[in-house]
Amino acid sequence: MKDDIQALMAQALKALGDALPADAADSIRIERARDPRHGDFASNAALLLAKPAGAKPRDLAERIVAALPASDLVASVSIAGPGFINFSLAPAAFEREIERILAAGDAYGRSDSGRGRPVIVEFVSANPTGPLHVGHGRHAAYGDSVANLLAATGHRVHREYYVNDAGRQMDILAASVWLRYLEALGEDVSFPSNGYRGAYVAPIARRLLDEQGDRLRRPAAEVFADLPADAPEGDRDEHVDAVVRRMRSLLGESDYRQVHALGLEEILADIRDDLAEFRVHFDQWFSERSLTDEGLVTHCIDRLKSDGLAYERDNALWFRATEFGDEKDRVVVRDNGQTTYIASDIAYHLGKRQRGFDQLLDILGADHHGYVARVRAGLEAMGEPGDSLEVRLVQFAVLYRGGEKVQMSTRSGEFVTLRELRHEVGNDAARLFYVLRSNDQHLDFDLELAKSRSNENPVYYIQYAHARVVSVFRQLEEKGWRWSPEDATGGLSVLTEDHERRLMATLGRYPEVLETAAANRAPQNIVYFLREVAQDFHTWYNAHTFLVEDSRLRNARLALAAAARQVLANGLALVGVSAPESM
RNA sequence: GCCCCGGUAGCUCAGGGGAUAGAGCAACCGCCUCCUAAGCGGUAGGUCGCAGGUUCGAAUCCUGCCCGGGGCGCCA
Repeated sequence: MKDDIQALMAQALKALGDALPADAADSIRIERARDPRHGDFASNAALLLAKPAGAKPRDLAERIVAALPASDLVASVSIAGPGFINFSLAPAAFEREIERILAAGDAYGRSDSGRGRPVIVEFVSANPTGPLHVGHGRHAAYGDSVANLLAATGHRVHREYYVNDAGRQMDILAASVWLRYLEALGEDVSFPSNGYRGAYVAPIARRLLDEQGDRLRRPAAEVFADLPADAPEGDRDEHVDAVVRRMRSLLGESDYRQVHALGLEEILADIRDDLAEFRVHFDQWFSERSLTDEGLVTHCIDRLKSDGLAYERDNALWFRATEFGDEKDRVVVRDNGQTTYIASDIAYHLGKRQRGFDQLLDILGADHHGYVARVRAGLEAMGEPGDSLEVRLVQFAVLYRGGEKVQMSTRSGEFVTLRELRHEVGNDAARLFYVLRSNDQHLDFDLELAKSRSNENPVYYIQYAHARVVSVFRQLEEKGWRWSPEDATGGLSVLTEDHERRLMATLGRYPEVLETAAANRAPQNIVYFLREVAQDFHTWYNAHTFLVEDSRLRNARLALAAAARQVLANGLALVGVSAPESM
């Protein structure tokens, strides 16, 4: 609908020709009027162009209005306030939009404004050292919804999970699995306080036992002999790292790798299942280690050296990140010869560009904000545009149960997992609550609210509207009546009730809402919009009966109800929430 | 100290240059012989943290300050 008005304005501005700057039409925005008394759409064109055109806003507005081509979609045009041009649409414009919704079905609202631009969305990417917790759930829900929004607006979207399978944390997981395995064999193990103590490690150890028998068994006395103390203050890291080194020397690299791989495989399988149940699917699970294996990390480091963008200091190799706007230089090769995560991340993001992605969208935790300048500097050092990287930070989520904060702590194993949360409140409520707040707002996730079945819970409120429409159509069949979209074509003018006009107007906003939600990476816009649709529908439903004897009126009302259902279903799909047939 | 995010109704939060700032909850008053009451109608509630600035126009943009959360490793 907005496009129609935009086109009219463009024609009018073009007709005025020389009186206006050449690019006048580009800068003009047609917007929804907030107050119904100002009509349906408003343009601030005259306000913005008055100065360059050397005219008074209201005078210019009159000239623009005079130049507007006639259209049967517009009932009236008026000039108001300082020089707004207000458009009131004819009923036919809204009726035609309802017909468009029914004709387009699942595709209604989609656009090609992204012009097929290839964009890679990386999200979750949690270390595969344990089950996902509630914080990861927010990343999953947000990232997937943003990816859906981009896909719906014509971008070619690739969803990717970066698997940190190369770092120290994975070594600690391998050691944790092995120690639990030794325990199961009856060894007297003193488990490191910085190891992974969660209950999820035990089944992995059991599988190791099933597959390997006692082949990997070593006496506990040998394992723990002469290790640095596992002291409560300070040296825990040293202790656990020593355990890892001991494990590697006792088992040998090949067997060590096997335990490592088993841990990775099991945890990743769990994460994959968890996310799949949460309706989040990735196109690719990208291995950090593959970057090293394929030499991309070395390649990047060599390039930094040969381009004079790296120097040695304190036996480490430093990347001159400050030359690209970072606040300090960064170590890429440690004094022990190992590369740092930053080296991997430069290689990883360069690789994304080399795979053909125009835009690299990273969804990261708010604690990663310092990381943005680093990676951007790395991209620029590799000759890639820094602004091809877009980072959206997601603030923390805090769980509440009836007003009481739920404590979470990763290492102790007492955290609330995403799976537990999903099972408690359901996938629909979880997905919707996660995206209800702007990503840069801290999220208070109230378990009791998410489970409550009432008006205070937007999940059920929206889903109920959908289920009600479906129910009406069930009743229709029971009464022996029929309806098909064609029955309504051209007959919607009988919908004259205020409630009906209001719902029609709201539904027609969906394409615009989707467009801005995608542009702002703001899935909450969709949820708030759906709430409005549901409200307009419930209000209408309450005030009027749809299944009336008069078939013309009945068919028209059913058409509007069907259109409402379609928009609700399309919007819910974007945020990964189901649209139930009954409740 | 520097950096990121937030401060909008009693509470939780949308809005993020446009006209008289919104929703839900909580409070109060009503509505099921009628397509699902997981619903609907009504009442009440505001110095958009503070102070400057830009603009025809600022909750929205800029600067400073105050308050809250987070981050500043040869961890990832």
